[in-house]
Amino acid sequence: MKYQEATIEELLTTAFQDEALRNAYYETAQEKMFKKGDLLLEQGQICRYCYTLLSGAVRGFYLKDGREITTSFCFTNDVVMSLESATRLTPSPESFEVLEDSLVEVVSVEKLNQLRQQFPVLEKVWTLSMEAYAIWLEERLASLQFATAKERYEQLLERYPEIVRNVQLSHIASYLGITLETLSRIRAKG
Amino acid sequence: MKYQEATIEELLTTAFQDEALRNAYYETAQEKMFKKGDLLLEQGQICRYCYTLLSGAVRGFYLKDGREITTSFCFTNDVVMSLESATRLTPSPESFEVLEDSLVEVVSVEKLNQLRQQFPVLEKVWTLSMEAYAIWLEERLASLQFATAKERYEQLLERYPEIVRNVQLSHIASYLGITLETLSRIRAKG
DNA sequence: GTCGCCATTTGATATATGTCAAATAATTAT
DNA sequence: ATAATTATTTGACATATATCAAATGGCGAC
Repeated sequence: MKYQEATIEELLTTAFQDEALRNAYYETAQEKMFKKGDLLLEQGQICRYCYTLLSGAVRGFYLKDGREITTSFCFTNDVVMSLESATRLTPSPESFEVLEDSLVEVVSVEKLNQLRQQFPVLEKVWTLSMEAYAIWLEERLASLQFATAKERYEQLLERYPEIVRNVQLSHIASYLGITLETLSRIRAKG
Repeated sequence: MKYQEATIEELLTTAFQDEALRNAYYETAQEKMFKKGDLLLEQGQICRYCYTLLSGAVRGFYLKDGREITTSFCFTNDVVMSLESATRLTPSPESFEVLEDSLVEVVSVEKLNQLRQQFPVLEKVWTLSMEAYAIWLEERLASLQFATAKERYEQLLERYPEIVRNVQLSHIASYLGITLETLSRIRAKG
């Protein structure tokens, strides 16, 4: 999972001026360092924690026919979590792997749900985040549904240049739904 | 937009036992018949109404290079709306076309927002719907990202046989991200 | 610095799917 | 019912992308 939006940021800034909320939050939130290669969550496990990236990079992926299909990239301020697993308490369809040493804020999903109940502003943030995430998914879907491999790469380059800069080709390729050889050729031609 | 889930249904059933809510809702909701071919919303316009299908069928689509790309199919109990346009008041990226004469419950987005504020249970329904919709989109994304055309068709057949039964091939094909000729051949071979 | 391990590029070929065109089949209107 | 329109199937060929294999390049361990 992944989202970002200006109004959500603002709402959070305001919310954290409330001391009660701040205390309740930092009672449960923990900062942790993760190393390159660590798994924040493994496919098949239930997602019990919500991870906010303070620095670093993470990718989501799942296995299909023995090969890894990348579903998302997350960077600073992005939230890492399997929405499906966390809300339904079902096995996660995807794993999340740390791509470079990352500082992460960890909150348990259970505590987060309590906080949402306790502080309506957090419930509001959650709802807005869901909306933003769904809209982001709609966009990505449209891109995969009918753009050519080259168009998809160019869209990625334009919208998320940090991905192209920082992530290895094989991950970008599977994210775009193509092989790394094809991606390499697209880049060579321009 | 499109969603459906058991717990949401249950929550709504309970909610509508509240007379105040029921009255407030039916003050603003209107039933309307739409005819095959009608557009509920046109690409580029702002989505000001939320449509719930009481009967019939609707499809969402957008134009790319002069051809229609189908993004969704909606049937009885599904909600038709451009999430992006309704929440951000931006031009809708997609149109919604009535596929067969349909009975529809219409509520303005503005009123719906008021009702959500007024009745927390409706806010909860909204949030759960967003979660369900995002999860549905994640699934669809995974399907488009790395399944072959045949696999995607078989998944559709299994999960949404009513689409395959009721909708014309060209719409199903663009929904799957393939041409209608390819879909026809997939069906022929089995 | 050198070796060894990955990542990336490049090449040759195979395959899935698209495109264009025509032939049937199914619906709809008259 | 018949004609007209629209949807689906089928065929021949073009193209994008995948696959397999090998060559090159970059980078960390020692």
